[in-house]
Amino acid sequence: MDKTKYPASTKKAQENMEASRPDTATRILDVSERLFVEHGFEATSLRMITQQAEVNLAAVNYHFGSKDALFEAVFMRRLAPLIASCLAELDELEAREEKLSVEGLVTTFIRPCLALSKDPARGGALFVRLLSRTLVENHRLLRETISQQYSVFVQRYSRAFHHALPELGVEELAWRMHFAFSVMFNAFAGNDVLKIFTRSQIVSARDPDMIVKYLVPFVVAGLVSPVEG
Amino acid sequence: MDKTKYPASTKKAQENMEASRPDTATRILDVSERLFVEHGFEATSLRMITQQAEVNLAAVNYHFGSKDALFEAVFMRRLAPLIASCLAELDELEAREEKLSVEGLVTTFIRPCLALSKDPARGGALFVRLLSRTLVENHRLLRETISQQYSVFVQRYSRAFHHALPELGVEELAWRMHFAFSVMFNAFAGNDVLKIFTRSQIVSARDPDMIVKYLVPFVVAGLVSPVEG
DNA sequence: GTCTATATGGGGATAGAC
DNA sequence: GTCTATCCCCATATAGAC
Repeated sequence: MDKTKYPASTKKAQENMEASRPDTATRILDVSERLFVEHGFEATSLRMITQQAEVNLAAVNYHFGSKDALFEAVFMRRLAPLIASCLAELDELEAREEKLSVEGLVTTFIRPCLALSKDPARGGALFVRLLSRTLVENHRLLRETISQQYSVFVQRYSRAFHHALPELGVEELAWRMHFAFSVMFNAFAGNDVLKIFTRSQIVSARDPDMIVKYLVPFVVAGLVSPVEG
Repeated sequence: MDKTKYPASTKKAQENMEASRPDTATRILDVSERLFVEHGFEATSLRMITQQAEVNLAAVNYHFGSKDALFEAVFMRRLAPLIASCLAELDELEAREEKLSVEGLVTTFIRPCLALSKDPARGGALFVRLLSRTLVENHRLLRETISQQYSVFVQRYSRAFHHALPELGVEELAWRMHFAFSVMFNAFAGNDVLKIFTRSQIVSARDPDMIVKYLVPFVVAGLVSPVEG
């Protein structure tokens, strides 16, 4: 199978988008995405995937070649559009405002994540959770495939934040960006840090708008806080 | 083996603490802790553990009963003392200050984590990373064992933060605590969110003091930021 | 307590009929 | 493209000698 084309963009998949049963490869991708989020990569077997997708066991290897390649396909199907959206928002913001606001910058990242989370056709909140999980699990696949491919993303945001917060040194800015992205990913991931450490029903409700209402001010406050000393 | 006593506190283990080769159960715990952090629970096999610990394959089941029970033992060996330290700091702070400061509260959590991170005899930064990872992976073992046992911890911090930030509503406070603990765990976990999103050599240096220098102000700023609207 | 040997099951991957 | 059947490996766990 052509590695640069994933089923979601093939003609057959498009034809079936409104049908009740998407084609085999898409069904595999959809189920895998959910199971990888729920159980992690290692704990998810091809047998679990193919049973729930109601396809034959051999279909995974036929369509994707291996379990590793399947993971990559699941990942790339969502990540490329997400990053493209962020950069598009960033372009728009830079064209609109001479002096970038931190809140504006944060929003260029959060809004596409939010839009994705609210769109069931693109997996809803599942992918953002998968992304967060994968970052923490430090997959070799992620290190090898993603980090090279999306250095553009990193560089764009680093420069933008430096522009918005010129008073911060390189080291301080790097740390703050690290903290900011950490908390944003965890928020969208809907992890259970909260259930254990706040034991709150409120927080475990995964309403994306609630996340943004409280998340953006928290992150912005941390980013813009005055330098000590 | 008595489930309430782990090797690190047995007489034999204490005798061997300064010797070059700790007893079998302790060796297994040490190696497991490292491997669970590196590869995750599912991807770590008993064969990897017993080979690196230079003990027999059957030793794990003899000493701990099962892989699940081993995980729990690895976890509880560190978590119980860590939580006890946090609560002790909290007691001390509450005795010392009438009006709790947010920075003081945050520090009661960070200081024990930092102390643990800097103490190789207690696994150094490994355990905090394991804790973070396990929270994200949402292990059943963690949900079942820990969350019941340590509701005290949750309640104490919730009340303390409510006391320090009385102007915040219940919902707003729950979210802020969630964000705060998320970013703190990720910081100590030394995840690679940073390597991908900031591509910085600075941040990947795992100097615990650097973490605190930048982490505390970030978290405090987010917690105390004025309520909108 | 420690070892060897093995039981038992599940994993990913593939060959070859249809 | 899809199916069945199977290969081969590795997993956890245990039985029983020492």
